[in-house]
Amino acid sequence: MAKNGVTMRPPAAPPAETAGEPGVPAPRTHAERLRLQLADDIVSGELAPGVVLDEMELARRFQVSRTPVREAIRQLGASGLVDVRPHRSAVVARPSRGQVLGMFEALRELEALCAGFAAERMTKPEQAELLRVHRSLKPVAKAGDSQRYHEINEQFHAAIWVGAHNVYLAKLTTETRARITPFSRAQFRNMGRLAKSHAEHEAVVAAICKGQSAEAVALMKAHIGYVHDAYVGYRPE
Amino acid sequence: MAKNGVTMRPPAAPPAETAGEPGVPAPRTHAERLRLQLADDIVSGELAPGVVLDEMELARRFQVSRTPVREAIRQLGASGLVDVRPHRSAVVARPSRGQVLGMFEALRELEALCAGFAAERMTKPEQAELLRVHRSLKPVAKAGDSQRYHEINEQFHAAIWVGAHNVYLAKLTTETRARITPFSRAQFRNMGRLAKSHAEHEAVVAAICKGQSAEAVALMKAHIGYVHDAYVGYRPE
DNA sequence: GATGATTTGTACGTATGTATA
DNA sequence: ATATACATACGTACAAATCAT
Repeated sequence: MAKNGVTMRPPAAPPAETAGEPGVPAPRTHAERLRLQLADDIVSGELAPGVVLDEMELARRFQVSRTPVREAIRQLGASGLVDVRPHRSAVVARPSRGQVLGMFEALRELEALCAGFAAERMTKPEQAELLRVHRSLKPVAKAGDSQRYHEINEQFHAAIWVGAHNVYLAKLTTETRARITPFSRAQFRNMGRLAKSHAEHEAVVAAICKGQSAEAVALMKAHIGYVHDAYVGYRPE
Repeated sequence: MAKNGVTMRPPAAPPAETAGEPGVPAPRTHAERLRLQLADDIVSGELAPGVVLDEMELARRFQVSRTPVREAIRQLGASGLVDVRPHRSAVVARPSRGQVLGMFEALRELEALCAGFAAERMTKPEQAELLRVHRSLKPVAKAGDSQRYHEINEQFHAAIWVGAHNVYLAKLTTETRARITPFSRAQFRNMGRLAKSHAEHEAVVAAICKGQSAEAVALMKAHIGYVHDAYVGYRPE
């Protein structure tokens, strides 16, 4: 065991954050840093569903005590990313097939809701931004760069959430999206789907910019519906 | 300093639970018990928005150390009931007026969604249960028992969430409802609104049992819309 | 604005409950 | 089924940041 008597903070440098981002205030405690890191690892798939989160192991890995590790895990539990049960090790959430399908369904409706509100409420500058992001997606789709498409696709949807002018609804949508991401990784494997996705975006953008709420809702539902249909490889419990 | 810090009743013996409820597994740790108690106090309004949650004070009140208190507070923070900021005392969430309105709007859409799915998916026994709860609400509405109406009203909506056959969507809805409750207390002050609410329920139930999804959605939106309109007394930030 | 008081954040030890042989 | 090993739950001590004066 470590006779290491260092009680000072670990060598882990205070996050040399790109300090120009007001949206991500940079973690001010170990617990928060851990929470963000673990959430990211789970969403990115680095920590797969079902993986056991051993407190001591994580404490060693991040060079902190178990206390902040526990706090991070509990918060992730409350937000649904990990499954935590009393006196048992926490594990990365591993919902049943039915639950995942339910989450997809909920996400489809939430995104559709956002699109509908966006059609009613987006300002001109917001529309311009949406259009800009959408257009920047086109060459990526053509090139078939699935990785990059995913990234900008996030921005595209984010622009719509913002345009819905409802922070709470946007939060529900983002959280749902985060929780689903581990189960929708393989959805953009081929260029055909990328192109199709982009075409669907095109229609959604048009409806939103023309203020056609009902159409935006329907088109977004159809769009997410396709993504949903693309979900396949997940072994049910 | 006051040694008599008892501003609320002490934690009450843990094992006195009515052990017949499978839905509420009875807390097996101090942290969980605290979380449930605090959540209840916040939703019930006993802990008003803006109230400071002092860790040591809570630890004394519940006769535990700060550790489980912190865990409970962090979990409540993740679920949005309290506002937690690094190195500052946590406070009961006190969203701006705009945020509250956004939550109402989101709740309206979520409940409507549930009603729509319920119309498509409810089994006969579930419909029977919904009808039973609805009917049990009638005399309460007539009597003008606002308190009891609120309680059974929860059951009514819960029956619809269950009927939607989407656990995740149901969870989003219940959590949203919980977060809004502290700001919608005065909504059933007069008998007129109680009767009106019950009449709206009647229409929703009819649409659901006839499998009319679109109608159920519209009627539920209108119903929650009224509740939303009844929201008044909240000083914006 | 500086300094002391108060409160939160973290480390660590021990008790208790769970899982496994 | 009993015992052993091990991970979590909680209590306590101290460090660091915030606040109040």
